[in-house]
Amino acid sequence: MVDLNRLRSELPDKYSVRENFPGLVYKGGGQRKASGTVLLFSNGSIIITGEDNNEIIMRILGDVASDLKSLGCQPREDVGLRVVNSVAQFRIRRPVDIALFAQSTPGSKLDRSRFPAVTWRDPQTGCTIRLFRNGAGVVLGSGDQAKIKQAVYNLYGIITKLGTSQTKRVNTSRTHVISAEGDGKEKKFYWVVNNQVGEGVDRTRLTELLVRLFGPSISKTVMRNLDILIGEQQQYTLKEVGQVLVSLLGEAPTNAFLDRLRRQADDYSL
DNA sequence: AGACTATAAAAGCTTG
DNA sequence: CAAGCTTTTATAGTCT
Repeated sequence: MVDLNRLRSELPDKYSVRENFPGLVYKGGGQRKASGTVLLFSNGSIIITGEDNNEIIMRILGDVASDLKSLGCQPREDVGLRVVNSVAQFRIRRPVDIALFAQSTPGSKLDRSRFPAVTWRDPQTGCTIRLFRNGAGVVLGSGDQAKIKQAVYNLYGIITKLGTSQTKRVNTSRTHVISAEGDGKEKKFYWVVNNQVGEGVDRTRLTELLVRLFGPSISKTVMRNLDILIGEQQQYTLKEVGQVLVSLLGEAPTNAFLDRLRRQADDYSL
């Protein structure tokens, strides 16, 4: 049992309440970007979201335990973590006719006026996939990586049978898995990109160029991936930008591709 | 640049 | 008795 009222009244800056919600909300990481947010309940259950690293999760839980101890409580030490959900990202190598997918695939629905992705529940794994026309997608509803990958392969099987689609292959090697845990925790798997020194591209101008080339949404995604894969910087090398674009577009990082990128960057006086 | 659209999941309390 | 509330996260659209 946890005395939530005491925690809230004694440490109001750290533990907050929400209207119509019985849990206490604790922001674990302060200014850190990937800080876990903890939901504490009266029976001692804890939900952690927004953090994928088990060590950080245990540290955050330790912080909460310290606060409880400072109030004279004795929190249990044998904390068990269980993954209850996750958000996994994948990309296939071709645009997908999501309207055709929706009309020919049972268990799918699409309402482009509300959201630009087709939603499909994989009956085998129980995972829900949201697939976008550019081949990007997310897998929801499971923390089990094997099931997540299987769901993507099942989806791929449907897409390849869809008319004349020539989708090449699923890049599950590039799948991020971000899982939320009841009792809390999350996992994230990133593929590694070499960080090389070179001529820098200014962050602001790069953003503007990406908006011009791909539109605001894609630009946002590319910048976010740059921040995650390379690290948030004011300047990126063309090679780094190329690597991230390549990972998103599923194309090989040819010199021609990088030259094209460089020319367009020059045209935009980067 | 940010909010909102939609999705899954857990917790436990409130509302219809 | 089920549904909504709250939190997070990826994805990509529209709109302010």
